[in-house]
Amino acid sequence: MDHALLARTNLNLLLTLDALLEERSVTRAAARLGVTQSAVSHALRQLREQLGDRLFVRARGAMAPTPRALALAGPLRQGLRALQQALEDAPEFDPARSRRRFVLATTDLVAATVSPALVARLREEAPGVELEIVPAESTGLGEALEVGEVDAALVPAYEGLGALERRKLFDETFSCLVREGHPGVGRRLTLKRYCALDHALIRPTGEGQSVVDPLLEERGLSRRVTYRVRYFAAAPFVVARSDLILTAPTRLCRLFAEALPLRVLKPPLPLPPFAIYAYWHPRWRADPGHRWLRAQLASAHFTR
DNA sequence: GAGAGGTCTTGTCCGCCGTT
DNA sequence: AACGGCGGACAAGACCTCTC
Repeated sequence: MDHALLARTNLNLLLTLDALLEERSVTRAAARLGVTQSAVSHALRQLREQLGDRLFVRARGAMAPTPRALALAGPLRQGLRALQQALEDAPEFDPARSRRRFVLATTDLVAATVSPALVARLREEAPGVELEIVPAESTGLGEALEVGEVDAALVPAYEGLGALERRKLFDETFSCLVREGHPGVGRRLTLKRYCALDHALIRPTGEGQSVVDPLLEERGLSRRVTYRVRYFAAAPFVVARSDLILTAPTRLCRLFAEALPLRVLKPPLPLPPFAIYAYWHPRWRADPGHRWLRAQLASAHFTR
């Protein structure tokens, strides 16, 4: 479509033309538009130049529209009404009809914690909405949120995401996991025994230190990690078939203890709890669809 | 990115002119 | 004479471009 004519016609000229068609008088059109008669006269001159037509001619007490002006009346009125409607209507999000796709960046553990409740809610209220979970890479997460590749990141408190908005989703604590019938672990796990065992360690980001080691160090103790993995899901299987001990988020321990021959134990030293937050870019603050998603995240009953 | 300076757009004022 | 449209002069502000 060639927009050359549209490009040099501004909306105010079209509004003036519409008012003239309605009033058939420069003075009354001016009053309707809230400008002086002269301003409408200037606008009419511009319209005449651009359209190459007189548009209105003086005829006994009124400005009579030419055939060209009359031909424009209908489409102009229709177009302006559609535009008005589009500008007035606030963008809406109808979960029942939406086919929007939301992308959440998170770990497999948080995905496992959050997804069941979230998916159930979507099936019920928003059957057309799609949910995609992608890995929360520590580098580039802020950028992915900024450019809109990711709608929200579900991660622990993280300094690198300072400019983003966030909301706490749930608190999490640590537990220990060993296999049923582990020969070295009795009813209660002592700190001495804990340090004597070989450990499995989950490092989702592949970097940094575990929370456990500095706390052991404070006490003049240490432990030996013989299995390191970036994925939450792999470690419990290893623990179920070995004498390794795993210190991990309690939800993970409980989840796998339901399906595998595993025991969940209280850690022999106090480990600081942490929280999982939903982070998003401020640009989504007022977006109805995003607000709806955030409301679902905030009100869902997550796996405990 | 901020500021300066030139240009363009828009609207008012006001006098002129044609019609009734 | 009154009314209403036309258009030139002007002002204000928006916009654009250039320079630092």
